Amino acid sequence: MTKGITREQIVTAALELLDDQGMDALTVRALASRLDVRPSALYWHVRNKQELLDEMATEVMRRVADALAAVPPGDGWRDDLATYTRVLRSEYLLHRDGARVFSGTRITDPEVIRMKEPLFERWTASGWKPADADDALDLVTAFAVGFVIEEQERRQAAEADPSRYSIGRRDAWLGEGASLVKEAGRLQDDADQRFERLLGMVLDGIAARLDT
Amino acid sequence: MTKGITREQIVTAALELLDDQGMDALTVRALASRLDVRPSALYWHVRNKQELLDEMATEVMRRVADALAAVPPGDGWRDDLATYTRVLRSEYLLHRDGARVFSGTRITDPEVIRMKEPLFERWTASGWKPADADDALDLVTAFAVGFVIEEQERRQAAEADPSRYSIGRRDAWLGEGASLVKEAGRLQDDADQRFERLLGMVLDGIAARLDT
DNA sequence: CAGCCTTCCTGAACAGCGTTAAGGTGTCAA
DNA sequence: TTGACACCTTAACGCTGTTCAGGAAGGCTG
Repeated sequence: MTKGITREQIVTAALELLDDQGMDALTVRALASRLDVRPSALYWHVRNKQELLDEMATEVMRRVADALAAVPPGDGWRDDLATYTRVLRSEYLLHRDGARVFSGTRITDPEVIRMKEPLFERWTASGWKPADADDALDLVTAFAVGFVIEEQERRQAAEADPSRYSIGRRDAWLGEGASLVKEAGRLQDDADQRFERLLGMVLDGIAARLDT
Repeated sequence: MTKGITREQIVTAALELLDDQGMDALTVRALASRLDVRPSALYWHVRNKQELLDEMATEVMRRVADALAAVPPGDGWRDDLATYTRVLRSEYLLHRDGARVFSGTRITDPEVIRMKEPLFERWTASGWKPADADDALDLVTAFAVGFVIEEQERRQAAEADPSRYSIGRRDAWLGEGASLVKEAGRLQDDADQRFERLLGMVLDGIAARLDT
């Protein structure tokens, strides 16, 4: 028989709760009631809420690592990096406020960090130095985090108040004399396209510095 | 005579409080007591705490705009973009948890958005389309946000537990068989250098796509 | 000058939060 | 049978953001 709640169950339930209700609703009490347990019971398994958040972030990164391992090695570093960045973004997008909640939290499981090793191996084999590999990964990670934070914020704001995002309203709000800014805003395509385009630029930049 | 508290005073005090004590200490009550006022008084000036955070973020971006305006126009888009990104980072770094708190919040003052206009003018004059300018600004912003979130998190973690960041500890924690990852970690230089290097790559990437 | 209206703040309260301490129950080993 | 341990409950702590009724002060209108 199952004897009680496990750490993994807590983390899984917490991720579900986050998806269903968002970050503000992710409370210790709500989580406990979802697990049919009193709030203080969770503190036997987890030191505090921050540790729970770290564990959640680690789980998400574990899924990134798994998804990455499931994809066959790409055709050179550029494919590898593009895949990693896409996977990272989509895994963040899977959870409400994902980028905000998970970015800048501590990874608790070294296995997740070790996922970089095969990538590093392939890239150094093709002439990169470890420091180059680290730079490249750092760069696309920073890009993905920044991009998705903005993306999710915009989506949430648009849900809360759709009218606010009409062209007319925006133009009026901006006032006089920002014609180029207005024009650019009007030309904005959807997030997927923008992400791919910007990612392409980032990869170009890495190529310019590190490729032979 | 001073008639009472103003919205600007609240925002300024809130930023000071954030710097002194960090994000968790930025409570309505602490802020009120710093202004010699009862907590509920703040709600006459501000709808709720989120609006206060938006206002704080707007103020920070206003300072970015001001700092940018104080710098003479650079020698082409590359200078302009580099300056913007550096200013954005340093303004975030001025406040504890700055990137986390201010990224993805709503700008409440159109003037701050309009600061883009002179940049857009210069760049379109040199051949860029408005959509290109928007892409470039989006990209470096995402990069800066992602970079500083990681940077501030790392600093905070190092303050809380310095021993954790020794090479030996990290190697032991990583376990066996991640030699390249360990090597890369050992080679990490300081944040300023890494920022400049990665920023250079981003700008290279933009150049590769958009320059003639 | 009297009275009102608006502006700005107080006092008190509410529900909900993360967290802790003490104690109980069930299971397994000796 | 006794004891130890794992796991949970009950109860409470101090704190949070927020609301609401009301009170004091100043300017505007009659």
